[in-house]
Amino acid sequence: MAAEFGEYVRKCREQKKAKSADFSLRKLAIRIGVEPSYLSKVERGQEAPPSEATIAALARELDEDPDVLLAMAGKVSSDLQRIIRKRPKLFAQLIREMKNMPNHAVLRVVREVRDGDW
Amino acid sequence: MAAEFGEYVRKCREQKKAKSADFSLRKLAIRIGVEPSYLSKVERGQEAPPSEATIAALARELDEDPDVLLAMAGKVSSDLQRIIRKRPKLFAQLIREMKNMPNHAVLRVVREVRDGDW
DNA sequence: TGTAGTGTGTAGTATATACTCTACATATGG
DNA sequence: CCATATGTAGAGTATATACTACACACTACA
Repeated sequence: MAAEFGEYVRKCREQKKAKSADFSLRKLAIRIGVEPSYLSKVERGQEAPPSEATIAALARELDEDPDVLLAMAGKVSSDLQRIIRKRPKLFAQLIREMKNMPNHAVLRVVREVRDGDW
Repeated sequence: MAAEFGEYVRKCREQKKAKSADFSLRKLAIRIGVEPSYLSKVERGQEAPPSEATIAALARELDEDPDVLLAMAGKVSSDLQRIIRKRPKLFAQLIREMKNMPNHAVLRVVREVRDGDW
């Protein structure tokens, strides 16, 4: 699971690198604010995935969805957690009940909520 | 915020203690599997809230909602996180969109989902 | 009066998290 | 051929998390 994260990041980066030299491991590492050797180890799954902040920076640079990247790292973004913590009962119930709903049904709910007639 | 957690636990425990001697700090601590001195500090907000497992045990003993207790401790239960991580995009969007919905509207969605016509 | 139970203070610990720092070997381009 | 850049190896570090272990003082009650 941690390995998957690294592999995926490496794949994304290599793709970017094919188009722009700004995406060498070293340069990217510096841009996201970590040591190259660290990013190297992360990409090869030799180190656990980085912190939420670092993953967010990574997502920005790689044009990836931060929530997806965080999920691969076994995390849930802290802003989502904060929302849940404000109304724990309500959200806990909702999420557990949606656990086994198929994607299309969840999406329908999302749309319903977004177009909010509430 | 961490203080609030301890205060609340103490309040719950004292209420139980008024009815049953099984709820002395010491006995409860042993039952949930920690040292009494530790629980003491937690209740007085002198130590950060305990781990998820310990909070869950606490909730069981005190007949409290584990999600609520966890929320007071600044955490979100790991099973909820796991559900979110399986479909990060979907759930992230849903939760963020529900952030500002009033309780009754959220509840309506919960009911709708529970009575699932999907 | 002693002993059993109560809560608390102080110090210490094991493990995890999230990295840095330095050095190295290889490759690449001018 | 040499300067620069690339990825990687190994060791070390600072901070947080989640506790334990032990000693102490107070109270109740038999």
